[in-house]
Amino acid sequence: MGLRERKKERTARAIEDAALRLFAKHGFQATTVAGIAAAADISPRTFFSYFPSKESVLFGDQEEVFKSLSDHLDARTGDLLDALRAWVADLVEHEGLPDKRELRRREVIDASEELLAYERQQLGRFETVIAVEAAKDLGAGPRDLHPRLVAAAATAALTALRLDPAAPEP
Amino acid sequence: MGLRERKKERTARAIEDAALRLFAKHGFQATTVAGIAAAADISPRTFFSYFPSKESVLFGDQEEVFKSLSDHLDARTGDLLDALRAWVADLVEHEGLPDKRELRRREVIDASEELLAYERQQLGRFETVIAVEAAKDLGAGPRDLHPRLVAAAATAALTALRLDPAAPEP
DNA sequence: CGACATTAACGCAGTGGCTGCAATTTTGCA
DNA sequence: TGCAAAATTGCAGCCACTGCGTTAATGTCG
Repeated sequence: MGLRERKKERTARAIEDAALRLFAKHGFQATTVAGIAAAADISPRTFFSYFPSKESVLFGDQEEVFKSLSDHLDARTGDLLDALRAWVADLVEHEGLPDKRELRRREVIDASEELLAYERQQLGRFETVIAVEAAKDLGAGPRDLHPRLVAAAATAALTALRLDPAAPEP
Repeated sequence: MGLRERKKERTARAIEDAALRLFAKHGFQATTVAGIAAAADISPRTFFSYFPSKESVLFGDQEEVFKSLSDHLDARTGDLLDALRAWVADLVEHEGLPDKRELRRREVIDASEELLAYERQQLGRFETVIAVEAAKDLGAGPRDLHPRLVAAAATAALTALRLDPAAPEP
């Protein structure tokens, strides 16, 4: 990895840290991008070349996770639930214990009704993808009740997993 | 109802119609509040004394429905699912067939990924309320898996009801 | 080492949603 | 008709976000 990329990485982290600190201190809404930029010692304009939105500082990673699920389900050959289990197993394995940044991230999100709503919205995307796949297996339309119930249940299970990293091993 | 209130009602409808028309024609994003105001023959500033946001033209009613469910569940004495059934029955009874405005509303929402996401977000609020109540009945925490599964299933059923007004009677 | 091409950082101007405030107009009623 | 309440409006301004053109930093290759 070149010097350039390392520096970009460092800057991204600096922005993230500054943002997290300000969000925790003043709340998400009350924190401005200009404020984050100042705290991270970059220009406001530069912020947006690292993150496409204020929210993405908190939720940017989710995009990759979503793509990962989406691709995994697209490529599956067998049963939906087996594919989901495999995906989750993979996810859990490649993911270490939550670090400080991750914990602060959760605190910030939990402290804001708006951010919780945003997170639910992201979850909705997972649910939709799963519903589409469930519909295939069930020979139903993606908006029919049955696949949607399956998707809702699967998503609820996923969030239970994700929201409580301190949960005991099953 | 006084003349004043009737006139306000008429203006609100005018804004709604103008907005719906523009959303359908140019898409939600591409439509500006200024454009809606012009089409409804009011000043841009006035728009915001009728609707708190561009989205609320489409989703304003949901707020009341949410409050209705919330109050109903707060006041219940018996089983959660019975309460939900009663609430749905009430809702269906007091709600006539969807009118043209309602149909256009759905078309507009279905045409926009952003609006579908917004709608899912609103649904998330319903799910949370139901999860809290389910937790009470089950003697669990509101973020435990069991109540959340119940809530997810219940919400999925609700949306299946709501999203397909042309569905055959059960 | 030094010129060059790439790319990151920046400033600036502008758009659009949204708000507070104060002035003005409209409206209902006495 | 005159008055008080309420609706409408314009204006200035905040903030997220974007496009564009410029400057500065950086890696590469001769």
